[in-house]
Amino acid sequence: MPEGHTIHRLAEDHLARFGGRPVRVSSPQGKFSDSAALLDGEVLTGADAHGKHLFLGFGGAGWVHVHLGLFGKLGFGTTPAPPPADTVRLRLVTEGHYADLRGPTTCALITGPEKQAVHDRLGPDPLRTGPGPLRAGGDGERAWARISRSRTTIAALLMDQKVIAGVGNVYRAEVLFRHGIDPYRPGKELTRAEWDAVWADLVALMREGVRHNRIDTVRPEHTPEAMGRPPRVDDHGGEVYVYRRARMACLLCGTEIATASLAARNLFWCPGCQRR
DNA sequence: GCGGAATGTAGAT
DNA sequence: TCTACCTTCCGCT
Repeated sequence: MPEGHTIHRLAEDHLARFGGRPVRVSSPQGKFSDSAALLDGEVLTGADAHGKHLFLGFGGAGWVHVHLGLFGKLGFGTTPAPPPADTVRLRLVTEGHYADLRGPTTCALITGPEKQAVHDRLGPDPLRTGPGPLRAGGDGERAWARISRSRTTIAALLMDQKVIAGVGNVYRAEVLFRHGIDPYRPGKELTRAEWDAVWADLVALMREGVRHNRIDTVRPEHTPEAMGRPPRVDDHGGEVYVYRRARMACLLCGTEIATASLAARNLFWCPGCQRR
């Protein structure tokens, strides 16, 4: 269950395992069979990620556009690949490695222009900042132009992929906590300094996320160990302040973490630490 | 075995 | 604002 860091990591992992090699492509589940037949045996020439969208390039044959959605998973393994279960939408196999895709929202063969159209409708991605061919578009200024004019809550804006690409429910909750911002504050009521700090933090947190393949947001001085409290394990595998910690005591102030539903997603925040 | 929930999005109303 | 879609996993019977 992925936010942007997962997708960028998957792009790297695909390149490392399949890049520059001919790949056997199949769709055991069947829904991608026609395209898989077109790609079977082609060389994987590139992998790209923008927000939560993953693109696997097969030279002139086009790109496989993957979006995992809420349930999708990509799993890697070493050959021989096991007999494919009938939930596997896409299987890639090359010498030594295989990858299985299950449950994606999107798995489609698209052209270069179609790929560009996806980029065009996505906002800046904190993981595409800085120089380099894959980095264009990582511009917090573009996001600020939208946010600073919007009456929509900052919680909703951070989840809007047209405003900023790659942030999901965990990074949203955690970055707002780390900057003491109430999730219901309208975007236009953020200060420039607050937004600059939030953007810079997302860049740093999400890069860490790619490196460790999980979301950790708790500063070293706030870990239970550092604060002399019993260690704990969050069930999503990372160490966080508020995500899915409803009714537990805030690590910093002891206030009960609050939860509410906003645009059909669960929101978590600390009413003690986060201010309007 | 069943029901619910889960790091998401598009499309209908 | 709602519903549909895709899969896995966990807790409850």
